[in-house]
Amino acid sequence: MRVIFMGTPEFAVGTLEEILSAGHEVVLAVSQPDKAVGRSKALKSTPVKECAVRHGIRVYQPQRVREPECVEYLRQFAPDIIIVEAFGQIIPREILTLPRYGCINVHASLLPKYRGAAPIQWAIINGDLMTGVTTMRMAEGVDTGDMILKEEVPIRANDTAGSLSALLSEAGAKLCVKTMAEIEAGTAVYTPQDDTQATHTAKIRKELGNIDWTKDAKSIECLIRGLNPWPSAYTHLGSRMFKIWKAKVVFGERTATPGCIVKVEKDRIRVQTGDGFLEVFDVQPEGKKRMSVEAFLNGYAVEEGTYFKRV
RNA sequence: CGCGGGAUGGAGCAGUCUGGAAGCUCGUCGGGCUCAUAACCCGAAGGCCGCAGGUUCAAAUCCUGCUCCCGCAA
Repeated sequence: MRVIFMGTPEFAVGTLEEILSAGHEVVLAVSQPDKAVGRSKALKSTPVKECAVRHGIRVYQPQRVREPECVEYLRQFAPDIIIVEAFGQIIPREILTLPRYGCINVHASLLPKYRGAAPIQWAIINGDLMTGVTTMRMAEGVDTGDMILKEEVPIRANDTAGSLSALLSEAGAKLCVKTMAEIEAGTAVYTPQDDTQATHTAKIRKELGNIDWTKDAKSIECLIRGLNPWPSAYTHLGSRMFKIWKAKVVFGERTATPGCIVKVEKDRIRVQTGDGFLEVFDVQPEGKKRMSVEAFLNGYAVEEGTYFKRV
């Protein structure tokens, strides 16, 4: 099929690659504009753009795809289908109806659960045991289209948003190609979503990572995994920000105020939470690199009885 | 020139203000103790102190330029 691929982050790259491997003709890759990022403020290409360039695919980076001239531009390519995955902009109806087979979206959740942004992070933060990917024919509402295929992916106990994202990306890539094959063969079945079961997820904001030590240990541990690698869960030690990258839940009676560092061992720091304890293993002091607690304790003195503070 | 922290044996840090023998906590290796140990004791190896200039009798430390890492902000 003649395909226009619309996507932006690393998550979508695997799908683009898989579509190409399946022999489809990708006539255009649409991605978000390059943006200044980091301290150097250097312009950075999006992962999808880089992938497209590697494969010699033409790249288009409109500020807003809903502008009429953007729609007309896309029309010139006469695509049979448009694949959208983590693109980052709302697709207007004119584009949804442009290709013969419409716009197909790969979404990283088991719809109708977790419509919206950051479904992967939220699945972990909420402590879910199962998530997955869903392909759907896009409708005007956000992630409301009729579903075509779905694949479950279990969330492992130590999965982070990063590791789970890699799994879902891979599953999504395969599912996308399979969906395209069914559409082309005319065997695709379109299943409407049960809107009464729908849930929405909010965009991840950095403040979400500010650990509330009065919450239970499990919730905090899920938050830490769900915000890894970005934007990370954090607290404050003394006057400095202190990121926590890896921790484990330890059950036990409450013996101190939440946030209290109740025990410092060679390679771990035990913290009181609202319910149970959290043993911290990987951290990152402000201005420093991520390191193990063992390394951290080699250079910093941490007294038992002091507190992690929510600022 | 957005703000700030940092670069010192394999790891994490101190020392820099107030120039003048390379230090701490670990790790590694060897030995000892022990039923045993990730515990304890003794000993050893390992560093052109980010790079390049400059000042000085003398620079990890002061001056100039550069590279790289990280937090915030965007």
